[in-house]
Amino acid sequence: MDVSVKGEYALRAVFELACRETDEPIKIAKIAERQQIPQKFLESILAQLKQGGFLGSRRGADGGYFLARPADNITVGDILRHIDGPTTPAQRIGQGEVGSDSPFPELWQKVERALSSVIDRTSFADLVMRWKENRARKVVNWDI
Amino acid sequence: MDVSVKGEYALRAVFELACRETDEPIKIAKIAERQQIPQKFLESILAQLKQGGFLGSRRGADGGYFLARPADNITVGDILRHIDGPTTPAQRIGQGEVGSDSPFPELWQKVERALSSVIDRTSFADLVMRWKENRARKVVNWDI
DNA sequence: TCAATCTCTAGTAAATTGATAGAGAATGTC
DNA sequence: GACATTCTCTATCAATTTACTAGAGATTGA
Repeated sequence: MDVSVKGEYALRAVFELACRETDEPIKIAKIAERQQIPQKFLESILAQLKQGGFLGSRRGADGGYFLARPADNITVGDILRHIDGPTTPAQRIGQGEVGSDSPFPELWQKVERALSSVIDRTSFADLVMRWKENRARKVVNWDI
Repeated sequence: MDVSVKGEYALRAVFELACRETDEPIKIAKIAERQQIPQKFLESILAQLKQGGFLGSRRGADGGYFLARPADNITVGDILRHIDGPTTPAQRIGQGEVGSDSPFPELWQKVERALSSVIDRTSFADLVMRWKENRARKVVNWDI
C-alpha cells in the first residue's frame, strides 16, 4: 500500500506533458528540471512509459517526449500499475476462490475496488483541470 | 500500493486469534502451523504486534498469545499501518498544502480516504463473521 | 528442578530501490 | 555531409528492505 518514488516521478512526468496542450515534444532535460527529477533516472522511466504505450518520442534536435494518447485517456491507475505493478495482493493471493477458507481474498477485492474508484477514474486531463482551477482560485484570492 | 508478506502474516495471525473466542493463549507454534507461516518469522511479528498494543502474551507452559482488545476493536488498518507503515504517500508528500502547485496531494488524500473506507472499517470481528457465514453457506450447498 | 514457551540480540542471502556512466543511434540544421 | 542535439541501450552500483534463521536467555506452571 505504497507508491514508489519512481511511480511518483512517472506521474509527475506525465502530468508535465499533459499540461502542455501542444503536440511539440518536450525534452527529458526540461521535464527533469521542471519536476525536480534526476535526469538519468527519468530517462529510464520515460522509456518504460513509452514501451507501455503512454508516450511517444522523437530523437535529435527538437526531439523529446509527448503523450501517445489524449490526456483524458490516460489514468493515474494506468501509470501506477505499469510502473509499480499490481496495487494490492488481490492478484497475488486472491486469485483463487473468494469465499474460500480465508476471509482475505474478499477483503483484497474490496480494497482493490475502493482504490480503483479513485485511480482508475482520475485521468491526467482531470488532474490538469483541477490544478488550473486551484491556480485560478488562488489568483482571485490574491486580487482581493 | 502493496502489502508485504509480513503484513499478510500479521493479518492472518490476528485473524487466527480472533477466531478462537476463548481467552486461552495460543502458542506461536500453533499459529505458525495453522496459518502456514515460518515460526521464527512469526515470532518477531507477534512481538511487534504486542508492542503495538494489539496482543498480549504469557510465557511458560500453557503460554501463548491472545488479543489484547476485543476483535471488534481491532481493524485491518490498525494492523497494516503498524506493520507496513503509512498506506499512501499522502503523509510523505501531501503533508503540505493541498491545493498548492501540484495536483497530487489532493489525489493522495482521495486515495487515502478510499482505502480507509475499507481497511479502517473492517474489524477482525467482521472478518470472522463473514468467514463463518461463508462456511455456513458452503455447508448448506453441500447438503442440497 | 525442569520442561515448555515467549523474548531478545544478531545475522544474512536475495531482491528491490533509486540512482549513475557512457557509448550508440536517430534527427534537424548549417 | 559534418555536427550538435537528443533519445536509447547496456551495465553497474550502493543502500535499503524483505523474508527469514540461529541461538541464548527469561518466565511460568507442574
